[in-house]
Amino acid sequence: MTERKQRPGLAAWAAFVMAHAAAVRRIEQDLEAERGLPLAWYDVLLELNAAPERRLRMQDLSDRVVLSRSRVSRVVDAMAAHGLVGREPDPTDRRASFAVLTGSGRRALRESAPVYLRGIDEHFTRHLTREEIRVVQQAMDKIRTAGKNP
Amino acid sequence: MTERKQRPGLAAWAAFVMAHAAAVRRIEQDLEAERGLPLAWYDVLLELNAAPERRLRMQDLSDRVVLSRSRVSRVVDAMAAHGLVGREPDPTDRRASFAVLTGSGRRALRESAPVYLRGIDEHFTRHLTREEIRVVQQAMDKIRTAGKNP
DNA sequence: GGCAACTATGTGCGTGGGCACGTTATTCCG
DNA sequence: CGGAATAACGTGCCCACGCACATAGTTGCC
Repeated sequence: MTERKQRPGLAAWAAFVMAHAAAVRRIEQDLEAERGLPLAWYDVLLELNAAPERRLRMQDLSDRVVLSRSRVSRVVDAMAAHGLVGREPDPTDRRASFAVLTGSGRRALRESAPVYLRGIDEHFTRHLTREEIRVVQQAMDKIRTAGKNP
Repeated sequence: MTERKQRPGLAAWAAFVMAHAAAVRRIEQDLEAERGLPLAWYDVLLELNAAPERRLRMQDLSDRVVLSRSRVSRVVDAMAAHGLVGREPDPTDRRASFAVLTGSGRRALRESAPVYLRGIDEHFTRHLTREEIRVVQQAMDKIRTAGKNP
């Protein structure tokens, strides 16, 4: 049905995939080189810090971070082993489990944030005009939320 | 240094990452469900088909596909085991090794292409206007080619 | 109250992916 | 020409990731 029209879309898709691979790797390498923090860990710290009481149930955490629920469980374990987060049971639902940010975790977040923000700027934002940023964000939001709650 | 200005850039970055994760997974699942073809395999078929004489050296192949060289080596092995590609030595350089598209590989490509194109359309292009597509591609190209040959 | 359906989580396992290294071959000087 | 630097591979190894399943707990309904 659609064949002529999606040619430009295809080129855009290819560029999209390659740009993502390049930017993510560059940012992650900066972060890991300068702070020894995996990108996934940083994301968890960030979301927990933004959450009320700096705590989040596993399910909610995996909704906010780009990770599967099972992966989140293991990441939180590893971070807990390093003292960046703690695990607490939910008193109102004994199935559930909170991940809570520790003082050490907040510190790690504060120390890593500059590196992370600089990475995003250097490898992403810097190369775009304001208008491009606006359009890209708008487009990405539409793609992301497509085919969600039916 | 930059702190106010990159706030919108940060939101755009987050949307970018999430949109990529969502779209890639959706497309890959469609492809694998209907054709049993991993996305990486499809990419290799595509690049080989577009190459002169439908052959490419490992190095060149990994430059075109979003995979490390070592990964490409294994992917080509697996595809060769399934008869989709062949391995041939380069007569002019005995270190090098060509991956060549077989008839079976071309057939697999032809059969998978519709599913793949439909996936890109459904999960990516369809949600964007022409103008958005144009801007996104332009932006992605700039990001991708940033910090390449110094 | 008690059983069925549902939900939140953790874990075994297979897959995909890249880095670092070793091997073989080519090129570049001297 | 001969050895040193360089290049193109393939492979061992380890990690990230998600799926499917098992488990424990909750809710709904009669």
